[in-house]
Amino acid sequence: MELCTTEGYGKVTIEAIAARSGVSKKTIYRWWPAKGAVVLEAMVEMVGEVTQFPDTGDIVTDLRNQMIAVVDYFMTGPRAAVYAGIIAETQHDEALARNLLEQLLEPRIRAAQERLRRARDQGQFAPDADLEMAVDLLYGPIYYRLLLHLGAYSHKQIGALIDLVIGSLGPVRPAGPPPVQ
Amino acid sequence: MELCTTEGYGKVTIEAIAARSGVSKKTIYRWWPAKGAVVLEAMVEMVGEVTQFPDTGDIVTDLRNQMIAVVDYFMTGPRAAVYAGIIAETQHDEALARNLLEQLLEPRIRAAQERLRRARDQGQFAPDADLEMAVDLLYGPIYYRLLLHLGAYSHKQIGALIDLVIGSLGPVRPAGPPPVQ
Amino acid sequence: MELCTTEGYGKVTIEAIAARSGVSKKTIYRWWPAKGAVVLEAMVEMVGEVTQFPDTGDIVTDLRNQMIAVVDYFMTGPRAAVYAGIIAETQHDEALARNLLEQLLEPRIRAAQERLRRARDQGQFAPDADLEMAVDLLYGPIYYRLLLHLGAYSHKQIGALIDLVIGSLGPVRPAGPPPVQ
Amino acid sequence: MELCTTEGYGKVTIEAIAARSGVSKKTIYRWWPAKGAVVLEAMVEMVGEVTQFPDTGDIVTDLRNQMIAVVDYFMTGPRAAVYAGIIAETQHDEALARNLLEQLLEPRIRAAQERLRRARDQGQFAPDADLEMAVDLLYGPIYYRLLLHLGAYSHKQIGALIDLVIGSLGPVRPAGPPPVQ
DNA sequence: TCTTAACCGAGACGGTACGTCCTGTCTTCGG
DNA sequence: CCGAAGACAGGACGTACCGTCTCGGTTAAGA
Repeated sequence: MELCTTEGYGKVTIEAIAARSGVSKKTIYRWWPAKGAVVLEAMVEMVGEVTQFPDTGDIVTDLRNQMIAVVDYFMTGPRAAVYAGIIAETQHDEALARNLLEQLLEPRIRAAQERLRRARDQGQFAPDADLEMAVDLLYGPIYYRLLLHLGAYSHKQIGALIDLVIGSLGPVRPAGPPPVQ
Repeated sequence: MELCTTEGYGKVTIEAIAARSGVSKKTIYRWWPAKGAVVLEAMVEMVGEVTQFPDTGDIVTDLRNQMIAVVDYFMTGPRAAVYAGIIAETQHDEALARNLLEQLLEPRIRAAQERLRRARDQGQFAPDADLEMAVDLLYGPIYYRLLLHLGAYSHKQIGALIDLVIGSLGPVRPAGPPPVQ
Repeated sequence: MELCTTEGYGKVTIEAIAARSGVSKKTIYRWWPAKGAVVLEAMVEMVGEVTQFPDTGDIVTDLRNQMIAVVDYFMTGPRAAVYAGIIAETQHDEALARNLLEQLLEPRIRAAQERLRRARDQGQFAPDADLEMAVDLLYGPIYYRLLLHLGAYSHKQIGALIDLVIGSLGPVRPAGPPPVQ
Repeated sequence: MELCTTEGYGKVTIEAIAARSGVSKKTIYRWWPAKGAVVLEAMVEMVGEVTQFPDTGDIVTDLRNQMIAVVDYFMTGPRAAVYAGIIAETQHDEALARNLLEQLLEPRIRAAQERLRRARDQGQFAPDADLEMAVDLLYGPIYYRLLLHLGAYSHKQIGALIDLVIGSLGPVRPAGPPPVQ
């Protein structure tokens, strides 16, 4: 990670990692298949339990928390370029793509979907709201803006984004037990 | 482009382009700064006037046409990997990033924004609808799904996406002159 | 050496050596700084102990042996062009020049000087004979004829050369202990 | 010549000559076959009538004059490296070798031989003195020392060289008509 | 306590591609 | 119509990493 941030992701090569860490290339290859995997693992390790957001009862607050955590962690500051670099590498490294999905992205997608599902089950959204697409609407724009170099959203914009997405899911009603008919 | 599709973007090197085209490496370097620029230019040339969608009067139809054209052209079939490869390359090539934006992405962003603005001016959306974010909501998910290997949207899903986004922009009313107060 | 003699020294490039020997260019650069150094080392290795002429007691015979060995080895046949090529390369490669001197030329110059000195000490030449210049007179013409494309000396001409040079060093007397006065 | 002396012979390329002289490469190739020929011609032009030594009657003086002129002009100062560079180039350019001989070297060889022949005809040397080899003995050492990086002779050493060579040609007698038998 | 096998650092190796340089030929276009 | 300007194919240069592969040296576990 130090190499990534001081030299830029492009300068991170297996040889540089070996030199920087006082480890032989052989040893690196023993444990990871390629550069991307090393960096991915380092990143996963650093993330830890970030964004395992609790359920405060307020769906908007909870989404805000998660989205802001994701954007702050992955899409701003020096880590942004590193993360973008890893995603770039997945374009010609299928195994890395799989690992990235499994270890970083899918947990967060699942968490968001589950939180939305709970809200829907409590009657806050229309019962047929497409939650999968809702998550695409939340994550899509922020990844798109990262990878296409359009600038990350501010916290305020994230709020607006969430409002838009939630607005599209049907009339928001206060949380409560499923309506009895 | 032939090299891209027959060998895969990873095998496209300056040397391969030179060999395939019967041209010296020097000549390639004379005209393009790097591999990505060559492929980008080829792609831009192929796209041509794709997605300069006309205004049919129906905002939903027009958006559908554009979005489907974009997804069909850039995000399915053999071109998908090529396009993803270029975007990957922009992560460590600032000039390429700039060119990609200017030549491919921004024209389409602008076209979509202008179409939405016309619709808003005709009273089809709330007057304070955030059109910039609306475009992010349209393009974001499809780029996100391309680059994170989540699978491209079907035409049907694109329709649903557009409905969601338009729904979030306020009560849709039939096109007409701005309401007189 | 095979490349040198089959293709000519001009066709000997680092790339050709690498291809011919099944070795990567990197490996060559790891061990030698430039093409000339590779060829020089090969040549030195081939020469081995050539021209470490013994002292037969007869100065003329000894010089003949050495000079003929040098001319036969370095200045006739396919090796002539190779050797000339290396010397040519020393004109723009100072390190190579140094190595050529140290490894090939100076040992032979020294050997000749020492043999002449022994003869002088035994009273065969005038005590103030300039032995350094004598060696220049021996080697100079044969290098000059090689490098200026004037044709190598025949064995007979070498004999004449040696006679001339020895004749210039003073009255030749039979070897013996320094004259007692 | 300016390029040769300011940048070193190695930096003299056809492209550099073209750039420096404000002439197109094509034009250079129209008139000269290769770099060496350009430089050779420039050098020949500069030499002019140098070393067309007159016959003073004293063979030693005349040889001294010629040899010193040659050494001073070709083998010391900035021209030495240029001249050595041209000779180096003749090792892989046969035509250049021929031109160098014809235009630079042979005229001087011939001049020396003729002067020696006149001296011999006047009875200054033994009638069977090998004049061709005598010239080799004069020029050989100075070219050898130039091309093998052994350092040029001083004027004093040149005098000694000439004395040695002349000494080897037989008993020197004052010039006079051929002895009547 | 001694042996032995696993693991390590170091880095050489065969490769592939890079981006640069120069060659000698060819083409364009202005004076 | 000549020549400057310079594009072009070709090919070697020297460099950077890749991923594989020995080497010894060191631990640490089992005998």
